[in-house]
Amino acid sequence: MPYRLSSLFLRTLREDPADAEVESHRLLVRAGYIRRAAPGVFSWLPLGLMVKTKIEQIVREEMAAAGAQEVFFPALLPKEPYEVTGRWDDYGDNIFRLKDRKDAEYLLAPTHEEVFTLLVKDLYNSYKDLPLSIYQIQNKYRDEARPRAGLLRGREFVMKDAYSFDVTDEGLEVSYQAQRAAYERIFTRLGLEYVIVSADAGAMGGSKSEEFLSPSEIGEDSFVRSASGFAANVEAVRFSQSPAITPNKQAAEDHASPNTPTIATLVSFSNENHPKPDGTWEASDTLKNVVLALIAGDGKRRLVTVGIPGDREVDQKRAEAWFGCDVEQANEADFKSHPELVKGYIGPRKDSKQFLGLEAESKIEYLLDPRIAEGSSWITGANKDQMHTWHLTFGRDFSADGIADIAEIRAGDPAPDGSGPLEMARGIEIGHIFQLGRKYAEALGLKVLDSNGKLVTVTMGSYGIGVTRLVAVIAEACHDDKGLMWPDSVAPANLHIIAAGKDEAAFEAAESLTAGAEALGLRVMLDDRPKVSPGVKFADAELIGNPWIIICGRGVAEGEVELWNRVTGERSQVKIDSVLAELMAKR
RNA sequence: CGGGAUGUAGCGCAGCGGUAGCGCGCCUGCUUUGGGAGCAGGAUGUCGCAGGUUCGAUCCCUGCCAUCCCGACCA
Repeated sequence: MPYRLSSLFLRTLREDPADAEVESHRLLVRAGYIRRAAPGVFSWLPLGLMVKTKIEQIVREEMAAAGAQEVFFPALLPKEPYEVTGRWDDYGDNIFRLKDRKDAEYLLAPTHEEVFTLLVKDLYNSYKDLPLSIYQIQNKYRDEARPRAGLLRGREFVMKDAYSFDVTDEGLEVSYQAQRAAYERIFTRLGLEYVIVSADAGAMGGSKSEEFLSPSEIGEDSFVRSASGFAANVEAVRFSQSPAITPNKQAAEDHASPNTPTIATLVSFSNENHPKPDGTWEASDTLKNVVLALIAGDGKRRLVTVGIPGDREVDQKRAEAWFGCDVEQANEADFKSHPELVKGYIGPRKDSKQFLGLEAESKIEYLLDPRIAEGSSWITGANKDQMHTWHLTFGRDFSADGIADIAEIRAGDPAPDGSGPLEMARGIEIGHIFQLGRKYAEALGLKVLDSNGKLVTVTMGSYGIGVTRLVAVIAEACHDDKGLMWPDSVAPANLHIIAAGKDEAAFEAAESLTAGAEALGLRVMLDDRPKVSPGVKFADAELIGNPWIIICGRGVAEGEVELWNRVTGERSQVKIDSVLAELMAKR
């Protein structure tokens, strides 16, 4: 049956909703696809539901092709499994928690690793049962501190989450690759541009993870890419150690450097008082030694010092990914408990002896940015108030405990794989795949007997796609100033037929074309509203955004209708008898 | 959790001490029908909530709540 606009549960808005900032939110509300029910929570009207359903269908087909079986868990879950893995606490305020009448605690699941693991444990106990991949398409609940951008970051959203179970690491790799390939097919079928970036596994744990990002200005994820194919999340980029260079012959020398607590003041002081033999000192000639506090799970702070080129800042997210824990700049209390650290004048060496480092005087770990090449010389702190060292050379005058690749990345930095300069870009996360390894299976005791009759812990992967987010991402990528422009694969209808004017013949032609198109297997939206002016119908057709439009209007008297491509804007007069054939040929 | 803004009809907004208005949408009638029609008539509100000031508060004051934006956070 066609959608009939004369009776469809739909009201398009002529004006933009005031609370919608991003295009997808604005248009989805205006065109009557969704309505806000609460912050980050949306109701789905018939058109929105159809788009969502079509996306889900594509996901289902590709999951089946990848060998994954569909299941369905509750969204409402008891807290116990999440306590076992620690996530009841780890998620903090981001979990919606509730109690039943007996005061038993529940949560609305933010993700389902625990219960999937437990279900497999319930049912399976032999290696012969594995590998297994199962998935569901389910509502997820996260009490986001700040939901935003309509469907892009909601508190209730639909996610396809798949989980793989294998006995061996090699098996996990195979399962992982099967999901990865399925994701590529899904996003391609949805008509989305995407990049796969290596990512930080973060709170999910596990060894390897990749994100699928849809490039977009309004994306919340920063990633870098090179022209020849390198792409990575900013947190996950790893630079290799710069090769050693031949040190210059200048000996290191300490000098008083009054009033130079910052890199800028130090650089101008150096140029005035200790000019560079072959040019001008720049911020990149200085070695900035930052003191960081690594915060363990129990809240204990451990200080480390990291030397980075003076023209760069520490990127906190990269630091947290590198160290695998929360990281803060050292605070006043930290400096108080380490009076040997002279704020603003910290350096690796003091009085011609190594100062920073686990084995050195300070006993504070000292790590270096990988850009700091052996043999390179630096202006850096001398660990005395108003005192710096010039020509301090790595490998000759000081050493380090290791590297810390936590400096900010800049556009133009060379890609770590040598594929050229990096450019910065933003993207929306549309999929994320993880090799979880044995973290959850270990915690929840998921073991099977192997071929030798020995109990072995199962290794897992988890694979997520934000289905409702995809609705917004596609809308974000496919629209113009008039409205939405859905790809045929997800549009509410393949064809939008307008009966324009008041002429009975136009309505009859529209009805008969509708029947004809449906016989060809097309889903049709028929604008059969009586007494609505053509202008309104045209505007609504453009706003709603089905890929093809046929206008039955004045031309019907001469046996002609207009075939209109919503995406290209191309419009042509076509004989009624041949319009469907032409449409089928073009789509 | 910090900073900012805003809460008045379904949507977009105005009003600012004297008990509420405009546009769109909605209902009725007539006219109109290829780019969000015209005319006439009509329905719709705890002016976010609670206190306070005042003869009188949508308007001023205090507190709270909510929403949106920026930031922090975000499998």
